[in-house]
Amino acid sequence: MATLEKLLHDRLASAFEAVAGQPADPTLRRSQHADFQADGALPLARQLGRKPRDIAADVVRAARLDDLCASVEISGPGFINLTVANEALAPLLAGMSRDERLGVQPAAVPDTVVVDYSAPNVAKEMHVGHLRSTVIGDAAVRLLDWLGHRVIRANHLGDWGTPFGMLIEHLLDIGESEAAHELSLGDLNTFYQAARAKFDADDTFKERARTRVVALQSGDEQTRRLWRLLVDESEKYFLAVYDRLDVCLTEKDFAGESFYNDMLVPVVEELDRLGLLRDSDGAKVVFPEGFTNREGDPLPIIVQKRDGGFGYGATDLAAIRYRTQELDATRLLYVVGLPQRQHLEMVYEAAKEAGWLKPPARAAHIGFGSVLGPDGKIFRTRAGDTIKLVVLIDEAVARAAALIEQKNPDLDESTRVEVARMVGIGAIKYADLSNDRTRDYVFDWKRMLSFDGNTAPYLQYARARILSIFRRGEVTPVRDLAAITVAEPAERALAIELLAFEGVVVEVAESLEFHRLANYLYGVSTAFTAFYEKCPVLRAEGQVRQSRLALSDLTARVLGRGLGLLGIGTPDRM
RNA sequence: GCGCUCGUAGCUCAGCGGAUAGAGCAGCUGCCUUCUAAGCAGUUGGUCGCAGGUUCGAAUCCUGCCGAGCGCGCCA
Repeated sequence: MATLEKLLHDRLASAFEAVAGQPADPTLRRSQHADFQADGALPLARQLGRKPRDIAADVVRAARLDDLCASVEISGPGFINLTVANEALAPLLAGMSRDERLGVQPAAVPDTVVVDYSAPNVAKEMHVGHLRSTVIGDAAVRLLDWLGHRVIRANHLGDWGTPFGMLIEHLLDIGESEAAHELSLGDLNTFYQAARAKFDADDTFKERARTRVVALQSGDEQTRRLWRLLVDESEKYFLAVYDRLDVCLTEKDFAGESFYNDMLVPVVEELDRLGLLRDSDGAKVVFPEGFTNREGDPLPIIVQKRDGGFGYGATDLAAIRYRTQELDATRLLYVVGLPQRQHLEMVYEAAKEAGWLKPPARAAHIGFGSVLGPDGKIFRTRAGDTIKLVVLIDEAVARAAALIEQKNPDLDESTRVEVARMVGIGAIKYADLSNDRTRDYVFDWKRMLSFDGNTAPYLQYARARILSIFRRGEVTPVRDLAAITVAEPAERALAIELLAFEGVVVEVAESLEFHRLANYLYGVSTAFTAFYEKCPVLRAEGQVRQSRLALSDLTARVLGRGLGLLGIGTPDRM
């Protein structure tokens, strides 16, 4: 579907080409001075040796814009200010309204995308760091899926490695039933810390743990059974958290580190065959091109440790090979914290050198910053005073419930519970997704649960008010109008905002910068509330009423869809 | 030491080379016999860390400095 911005861009592009004698970017964007502005004349001035205003004038003359624009003006040093004609908006809005997908086409060339996210550790509590990976990954899954890509969710569970010796020994100490009890309660910190404490304090326990790791790795049956118990109980717990958080992850999506165990030997062998494997201090390593350490020496990925055990680099390489070769993935997304950036880049580079990651397949690190406390310092994982994710969720929902009770006491009990869930969870997710993910963000109970300003509840509320109009007026949305006419400034502003939906969605599908979608939706909401104040819907008559109803309905759908892509629920009343 | 981020209003953040740098919160002023006031309208508040450079044009790109955070071989 041709969107407004695309139409304007194409018309201007051909005019610019005619004037410049070669393709030139109109550099079209939204403007405070008009609906849109095109700044392309300015960079051409030097090139063409002419005044930018004259170039702009020629472009305006050459451009066919009369069916789209009510006015086209040149201002300042040579900006072309475009005001879109109301008559041009009407059919575009009607087209969008008619379309189930709100004007967003499925991807022309669908990718097979593996989204690697969440990745909690067995027998360890999920905390705010997992929140980021889970929430961002979930949004990526929802968005890419909606755009018609084949999405594979990969929950890279931390279910292998040396800690399992100590965890299994601790499990034996307290007894299987007690262990299962603690784990099923989600009391993972207690379990893990008790094991850790013994490991640090007791040398014989430490020795038992070491022996147990060897038994686990050599496939000892009894040990494997105990390990499985730990993993199963933890998975059950994580699934309960996912359910509570309303994210797409299921039991089928667990593909933990252990999943790649059988591939590690073949991976090392293949690296060796390819001549990429080096011996360094007894360890088998790969030196990917372009990475050096503090002395300027090549920086290695440790594939196999001196003791014969495999490093996480081996698992990561095996995962890439599996994903591109077995799953036929063309796009690999790693929703992992920013500190691991260099490691991931090294792995990508090594995978390229091994031929496991070649175009069109590509890998990207969807990195995110740390979660900071109100004091501006990083939440310490090991200090023990991290906030458990479940506690956070419960608190958010409880606060939302209290607020709903206060604001809208008329809601019946079951509605209130459901709304509290959507509002509380939505607030948490939106607080995360509305910030640039590459930056740290301050985790602040008060702000996160404040329902004013740029928050999920504000957007949810805007949508709920729209549905309320339809309930009140006892009308059902009509979606097959030939045209949605707009006249008032508030209507126009809303209309132009709505028509930008496709562009934002397409851009975010590539950048995975969800705060752009969040900010867009916030803009839609503020545009709507302004419209809501100034333009009565039900009290309007005839075609104006029809158009306003349709515009309201379209807004509700954009908000519902947009928030849905972010994994945020939208209550019909609140 | 090397590398990667970041430094924008009192606070939390947008701004991916373009006009007088924008929001929300907090503060101040108004607005509920009219579709949910979890709202709206207005207002106060900024040498965009500092100094150079590139450019017709820099918060945005480059260099240096100051400050904060993170990463840099057998943990993941």
